[in-house]
Amino acid sequence: MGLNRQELISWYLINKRDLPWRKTKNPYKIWLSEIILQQTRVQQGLPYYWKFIAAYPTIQSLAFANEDEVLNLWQGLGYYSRARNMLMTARVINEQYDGCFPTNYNDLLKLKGIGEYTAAAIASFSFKEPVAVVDGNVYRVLSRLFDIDTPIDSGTGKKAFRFLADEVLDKVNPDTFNQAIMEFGALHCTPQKPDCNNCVLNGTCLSRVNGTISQRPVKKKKNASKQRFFVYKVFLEDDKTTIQKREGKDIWQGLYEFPLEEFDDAKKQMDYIQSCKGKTLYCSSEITHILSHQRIKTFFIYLKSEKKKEALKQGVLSVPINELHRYPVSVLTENFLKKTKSLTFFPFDQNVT
DNA sequence: AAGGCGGGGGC
DNA sequence: GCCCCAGCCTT
Repeated sequence: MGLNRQELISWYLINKRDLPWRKTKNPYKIWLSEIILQQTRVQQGLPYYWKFIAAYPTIQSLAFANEDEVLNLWQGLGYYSRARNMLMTARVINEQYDGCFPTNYNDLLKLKGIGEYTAAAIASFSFKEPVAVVDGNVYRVLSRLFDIDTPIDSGTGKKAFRFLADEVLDKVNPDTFNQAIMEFGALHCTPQKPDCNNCVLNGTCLSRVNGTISQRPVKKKKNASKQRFFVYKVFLEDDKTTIQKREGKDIWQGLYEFPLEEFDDAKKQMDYIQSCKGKTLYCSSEITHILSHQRIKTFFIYLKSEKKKEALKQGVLSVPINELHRYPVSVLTENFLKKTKSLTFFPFDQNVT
């Protein structure tokens, strides 16, 4: 036996963090927490969980929310399709499922935004269905314990780990066991520098014997980073400015920002800024926003009032500055607004730098 | 099967 | 500053 279930569960009961979604069987609250926790650390997700529970205590209340409201609460958390899918699913459950969550893995899987991991999490935590969760923590723990070098981002790897996870699952206590193996991965069997000397499972950890801990799990994907070049145009008239909503299948979908020009390279970006020189009241220094797979080099320029022409464009809103906070904006935009304190305090008389 | 989607933390 | 993390959807 490669995994001592009782040892793992005992470790969990002693070391587990006190988290609000672990004190409930309410599928709505568990669903919300699991969506937030996708690609998000507990510490970062906690305040968002409380905000959502306060704003939408039931799935019905969420179903009646509008998308801007939800995105506003989600602002800063990233992967915004999670929020849009959550709203869509709340409405589907409210209208087509009589307001009640499906109670098993296969039916949960049909819902938008709920994949294999989340379906297993809700089914086991809420309804004690004996189905194993396989998240990044589980991949790491199992690949080390059994010293498996199959890449976790390949089709065969996913199948193999899913099979193994179901094998080792405690079918009598699937809820506690699933929580335990993920918490163990998050707190003890960590990606870097796991504390193997004080590990309750180190007696049966094959990877430890073979000295391959730091090489597990194996992934085949490489990180490619591309550069993008943005120029945001800030128009001011009285105490209003203009913003627009991002559409299309790109980053920050559904969020608001100033009217934007995007360029293929730094030269075209700079040429554009120079071409605006006569109309420009101020140009920020370059701001580089770094994400996993892209870095966005950005300038903010204040332009004289061509605002009327700009506002005529479809989708551009004229918004009082003191109401900007009502709109969900991208971090890049949010940071800029924060940094400049208030748009009206911005230096108007500087030239392009 | 491969690519896109964010922001935070470690070093 | 650079690298790592990782579930779901779309193509």
